[in-house]
Amino acid sequence: MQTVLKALAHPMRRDILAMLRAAPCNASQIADKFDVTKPTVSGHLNILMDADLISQVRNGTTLTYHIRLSVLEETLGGLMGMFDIGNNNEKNGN
Amino acid sequence: MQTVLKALAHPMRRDILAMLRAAPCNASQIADKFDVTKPTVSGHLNILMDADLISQVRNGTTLTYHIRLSVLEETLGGLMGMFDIGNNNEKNGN
DNA sequence: ATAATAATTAGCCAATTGCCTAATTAGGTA
DNA sequence: TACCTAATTAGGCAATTGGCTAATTATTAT
Repeated sequence: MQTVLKALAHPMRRDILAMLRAAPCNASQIADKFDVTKPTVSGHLNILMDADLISQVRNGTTLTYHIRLSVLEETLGGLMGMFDIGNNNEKNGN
Repeated sequence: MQTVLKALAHPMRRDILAMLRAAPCNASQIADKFDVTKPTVSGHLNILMDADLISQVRNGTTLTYHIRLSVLEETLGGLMGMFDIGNNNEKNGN
C-alpha cells in the first residue's frame, strides 16, 4: 500500500504504467517517450518494481517490463475499502 | 490528481482522512491521536487542504475539518479510468 | 578475446519532505 | 485592556527524492 502509493505519486511513473498497460515495453522504448535519461527511467522502474507494480522478463540483452494490474487493483480496492467508497454498497455484513 | 496522490502517499494523512471519514474533527483532536506535535499535524492538514481532500469550518477558536469524499472518489475513479480497471466492464461505448 | 548494445548501478547535487521548537495570529472572555 | 486557548506560520535541520554524468554489468556477435 505505502510503496504502491508512493510509486503512484510521481506523474512519470503513472505514465510509464499507462504505457505498459497498453503493451509491455523495454527500458529504451520507455526512455524514448519521456524526456529524461535512461538512468532516470531505470530509477523509476526500480521504484515500480519495489512496489510490485511491474515485472521484468529478460530476452537477450533487453528487459521487457510488464504491468502487474492485480497489485494496482488491490491497492485501489484497499483504499476504497479504507474510506468505504466505490465498491458497490455492501458496506458490512450483518 | 497529482496533489491528491501526493497527499495520499503519506500514511498519517491517510489515517487523518480515515478519522475524518468517521467524523469531523478539529486539529487538537487529530494531534491527540497521532504521536506528533500540533504544527506537524497542521502541516499535514495544509497539504490535505491544498489537495481539496478536506475543508474547514471555523467555530469560535476551533477549526473543524471535514473530509471531501467526492475528491477522493474522483481521483480513484480517474486512476481506474487511466488503467481501465475496476468500474465494472463498460470499457468503451461502440 | 574484443567489441557492441541494453541497461543498470555509483556518485553527485539541488530541491523537497517531514519533523521539531519558537513565535505569531485569531477568537473568546474576565 | 489583558489574558487564555486553538491553531497557525516561521525557521532550522536531517533525510529523501529526482535528476544528471560517468562507470559498470550482462548478453550477444564477430
